[in-house]
Amino acid sequence: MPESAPPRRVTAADIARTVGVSRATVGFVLNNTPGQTISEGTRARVMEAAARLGYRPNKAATALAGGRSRIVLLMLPDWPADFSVRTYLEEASRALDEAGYSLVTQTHSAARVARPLWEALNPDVVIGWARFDDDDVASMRAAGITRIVPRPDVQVPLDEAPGVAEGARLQVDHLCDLGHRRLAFAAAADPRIGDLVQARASAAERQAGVRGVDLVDVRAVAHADGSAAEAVRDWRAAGVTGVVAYNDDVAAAVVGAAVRAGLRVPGDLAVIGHDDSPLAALFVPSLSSVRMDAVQAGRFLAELALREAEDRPISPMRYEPETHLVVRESTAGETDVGIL
Amino acid sequence: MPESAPPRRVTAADIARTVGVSRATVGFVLNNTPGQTISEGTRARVMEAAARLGYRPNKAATALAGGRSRIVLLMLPDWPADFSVRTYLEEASRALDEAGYSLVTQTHSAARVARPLWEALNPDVVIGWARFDDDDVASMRAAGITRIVPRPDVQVPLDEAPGVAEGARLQVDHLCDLGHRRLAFAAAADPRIGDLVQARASAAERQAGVRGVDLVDVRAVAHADGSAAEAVRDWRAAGVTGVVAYNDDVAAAVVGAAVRAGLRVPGDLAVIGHDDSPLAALFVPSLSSVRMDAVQAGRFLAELALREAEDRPISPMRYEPETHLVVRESTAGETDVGIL
DNA sequence: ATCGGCGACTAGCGCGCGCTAGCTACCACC
DNA sequence: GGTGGTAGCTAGCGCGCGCTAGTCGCCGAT
Repeated sequence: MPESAPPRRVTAADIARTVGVSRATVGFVLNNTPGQTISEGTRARVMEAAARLGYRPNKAATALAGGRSRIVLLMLPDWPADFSVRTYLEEASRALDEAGYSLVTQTHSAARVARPLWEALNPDVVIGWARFDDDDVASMRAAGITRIVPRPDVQVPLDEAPGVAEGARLQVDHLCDLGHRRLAFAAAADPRIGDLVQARASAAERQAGVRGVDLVDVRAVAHADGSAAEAVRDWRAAGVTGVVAYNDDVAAAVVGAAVRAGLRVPGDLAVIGHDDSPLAALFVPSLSSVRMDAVQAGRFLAELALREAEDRPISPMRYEPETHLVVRESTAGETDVGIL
Repeated sequence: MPESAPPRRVTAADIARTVGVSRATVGFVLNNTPGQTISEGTRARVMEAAARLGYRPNKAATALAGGRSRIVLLMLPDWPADFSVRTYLEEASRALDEAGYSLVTQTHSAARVARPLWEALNPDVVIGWARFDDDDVASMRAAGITRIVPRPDVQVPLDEAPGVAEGARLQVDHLCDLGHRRLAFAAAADPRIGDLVQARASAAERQAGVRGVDLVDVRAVAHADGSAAEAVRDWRAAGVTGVVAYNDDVAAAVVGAAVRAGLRVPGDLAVIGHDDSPLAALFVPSLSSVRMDAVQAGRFLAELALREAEDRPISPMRYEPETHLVVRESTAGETDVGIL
């Protein structure tokens, strides 16, 4: 092989040279720059050369010159990295892609690194599911990031977040419709998602009030530390027959504790989860849950990011995702599951 | 507020101006450029000014000038986005961070977008768990990415991948030690991870041979389509008492099917999973599994990426992660779980 | 007294791109 | 014939940084 030099990347200058035209013209053609008139012939020749040479604009140079990276960074909480999130991300990614943006996702790790991703990527927008804490906001500001969602300066009550009220309503209504009169809410212990948990719990309490049933206890529950077992004991003693869980993981912990305590599910205790994770279908008994339309949510996220990136107003946006109940054995099973 | 102009980002030139020194000097100080002698006083003044002004180098400019983005892109398969992966990623991320690199992770979505992430990010290295297909490799090459792991030009037999043989060995040995003489392997149906599934199955067959027990069937199994139920029926008929599952999800599907078929687990059928996902502990009965040391694996990934990025040889690297058994109810439970 | 060497620094190019400020040729119109 | 307008193009700056090729002054050795 006579040619062993590293094949230099094709640049716009290369195209200009082969076509016999200036670099500016190449730029105008490839970017369809408005306000520039290019003859049909030149345009075609440039396009052809670009395709033939396999030209790819250097993103670093584009970002430097344009001052925008066209990257959207989504920070995900590190706990619920499950379920329909995949669909959600895929849809958001595609919608952004169509608009010329790229979505980069990172799960927000507790172990802070020296160089957070927003510093390395120079994203145009950083989006989170929950509000960023002050340290993060300061770090982003220092990194020159001005577009942050949710806006750090705006306080949005989290129980008004899309879908929260509706999901809790479906959970509570389902249990009520099955005749349960005394309910409990099983929260997640993880402090990182504390406010979302709180929001769902409040919404459930509100809906219980609407339906005129008692929601006698809200309590954090975990599988590992025995708190689930304890909760089940207490709830039984208090006459609770239906449990609204923050999500499917928590629901599984409650069901597991109940079964191990010799109870029948759903005969003695009915439990409903949230998110319709794969676990919900897999579990024995399978878990009733609530599913939100991930495709819609993904598009919503993309739209939010785009508006922010392009400095268009986001205030008139209102969004209520389609939410529906998925009934399975843990609330409506005909055969109880328990220990033999 | 008199000042409403967007606060321009601080550049190295700003530092140079305030300190009264040239831009080059600033660069030398901040990068600790070898071969440059800078007086202690100047160095201190530059550092101080940088800190005071909150200077952050523009990554786009750095990437453009240096020709390297210091980004490592990790493409994850989109199926097993679960379990210890988080620890793994966190550790890899930290190790890379220490070396001045950033790890960006993307789950490899089936729905191809117009602009794959490696095109938008200009990563120095792209790493995948499995080999990339030819389209992807071509796309990366076109995007100017030369460092791809696993190397597209090198064929590595997947059953030699780190940990595969050892994990299967632990699974089979455990069931053998409990007295099971006829085993089956429950594979995952997902074609995207076909070769990894195949590798684990082969390793299990080999180990069964070593132990002199029969592994009578290898079959893809899923919860949704009834294939798990069918498999359990067939296995029972064939006298199988122990099942080695590809991972915990598959194990859960098998256990679920067994319980629903009126079998006792582990009394009639013992099942062991792989990966020690959260599901394994949560499930009822809880699932025995195999855990690989995610921290080690993460460091290994980081080291691999760094060597590739810095064009250091990777051939002498050999790595066998610590792997150990997690015994739970699905193989060694004292009380069987079943339908009441 | 001269020269080489070295410590401490600076001028300025190049990375690849977007884009402004032109410039030229051509045509329509008075 | 002059004037204005426009289609179609180009020269070249600026983005912020890394880094090479110097420059300058001082000190020790000849």
